[in-house]
Amino acid sequence: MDAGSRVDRVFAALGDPGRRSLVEAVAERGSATATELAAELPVTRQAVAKQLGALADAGLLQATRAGRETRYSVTPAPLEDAVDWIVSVGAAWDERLVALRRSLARATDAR
Amino acid sequence: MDAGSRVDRVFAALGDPGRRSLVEAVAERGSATATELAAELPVTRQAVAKQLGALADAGLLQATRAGRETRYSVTPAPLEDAVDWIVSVGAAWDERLVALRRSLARATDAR
DNA sequence: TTGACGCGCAACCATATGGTTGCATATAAC
DNA sequence: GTTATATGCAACCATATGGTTGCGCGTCAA
Repeated sequence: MDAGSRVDRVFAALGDPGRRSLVEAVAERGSATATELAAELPVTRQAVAKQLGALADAGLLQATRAGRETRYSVTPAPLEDAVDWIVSVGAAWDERLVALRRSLARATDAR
Repeated sequence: MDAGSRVDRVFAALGDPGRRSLVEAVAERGSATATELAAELPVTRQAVAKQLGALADAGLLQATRAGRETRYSVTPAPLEDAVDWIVSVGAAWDERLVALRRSLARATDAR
């Protein structure tokens, strides 16, 4: 999978507030199961499990089956892709800003 | 608007691949109109305009009416909120990692 | 003034999405 | 062996979302 589609999946996964708070919860606990998390949320276990699955698909969480429970833990690596995207957009914008300032300076000189 | 909901809107806006590529396009050009962008995309102007509006609502773009056209430019500030969130999640995860290593070390010492 | 250009708004549509219920399966405990 | 716990899977539902078409309104130019 190329970097582009990886970023797509990460941002899409993080796009839902519920999923983001799940990532937060798992990060704070170190690891957690769908049942644990659902116990403190106004949604069913299945809903949480579905979202955890989506986050795992995006590579943000890692699922580990331990006995009869599946524990999820954070895999922060994909987040770097997201940061990279943000940085690259910021850089492109900065370049345009610099170019704009330059052309304004030229216009001022020519005046 | 508090930081939390601001982050919500930013990530939600960035969640759609189409919107993200619009941000990229605007960042590269410095500024652009819905008509300009739609000309190079397989969608209608209205679709682009709607997405640009969503991005503007999220604070990622700024709309400026100039005569009969509306130019959009990038406002990178909200992106920092997104990075902050990512960093904070990473930090929380790191803390748990450190705590885990510490308890493992303790267990080793006790052995 | 008249026509072209660019926008914004509203209605409408197909599909995706998050959530729920119901049930079957596997593991741990008694 | 039997019961309780934890999951996974599938069907189903309401709503959100992205996109389209149609249309009316300012704005610029001939």
